[in-house]
Amino acid sequence: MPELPEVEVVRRGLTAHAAGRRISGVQVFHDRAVRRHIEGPADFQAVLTGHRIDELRRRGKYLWFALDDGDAVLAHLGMSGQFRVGTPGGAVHPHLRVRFTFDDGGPDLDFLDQRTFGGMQFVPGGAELPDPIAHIALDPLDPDFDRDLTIARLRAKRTEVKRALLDQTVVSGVGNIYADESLWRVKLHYARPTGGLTKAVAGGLLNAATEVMQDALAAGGTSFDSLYVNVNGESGYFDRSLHAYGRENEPCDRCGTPIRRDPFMNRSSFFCPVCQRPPRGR
DNA sequence: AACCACACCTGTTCGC
DNA sequence: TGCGAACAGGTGTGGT
Repeated sequence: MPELPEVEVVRRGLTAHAAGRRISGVQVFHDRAVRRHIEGPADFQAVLTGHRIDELRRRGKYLWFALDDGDAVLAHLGMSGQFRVGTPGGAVHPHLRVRFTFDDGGPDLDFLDQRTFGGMQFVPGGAELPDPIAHIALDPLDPDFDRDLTIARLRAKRTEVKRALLDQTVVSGVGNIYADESLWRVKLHYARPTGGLTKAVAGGLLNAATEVMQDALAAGGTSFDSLYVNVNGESGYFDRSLHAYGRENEPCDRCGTPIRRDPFMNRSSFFCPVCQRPPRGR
């Protein structure tokens, strides 16, 4: 699933293959891909045509095209979104949702999305920071990331630690995979109350999240299934480095105890029942 | 105000 | 063999 490292891989790919190019046409193949653009698919196509893509930016799991006149195209990959660079007028894949063509006659840019949780919207004046994501916290790889502020936010929450870690208004970019990996690294159970965390433990958790995402980025991202790929359709290989996520019944790399999977927030939490002891009362 | 459950999707895997 | 259920899960919304 695309979390921060995977989105950053895509951002870099788009920087190499889309930045500096002028859009000559936009085709929307599935309206749901632009559902956040309230003016509708036809307007989305019309308003983008003729603009040059200056820069690709990212905050957490969101990325956006900064356009030449200060506007932006804000994109989220959702569960299964992919940007792919391909031959002009190439085959229409069944999951193709949006296709951009450019006035240089070079490769088209395709947005594919099997599960249609992802999408794009045009944001006037959004080049610096699109309004719809102003509420999203800075991510740990942002040069302006404020570690002390984030520690304070974590400890101020009255909830379970994994819920706080997944809350994009506390810290952005962390999803289910890297949340489980971070918690495993610092030996914290997902249900530990945030209010009981010391500054040192909360800071250690943030360090772990930062490190695991940096490591994943260096490996080109995680491809747990074939849904996540870079702009050339290639998978990263960080899944070989996972210690908890997806490893139910496999031995913990620290103590050998079989990794457990618990239902959590309509998804799963993978953890070592010995290294990551549950809080009292569970 | 803060927190939480749920809807939104579809392709694949699992159990009966 | 075939079919329905379960599963994957990020985000916005509406309810408590």
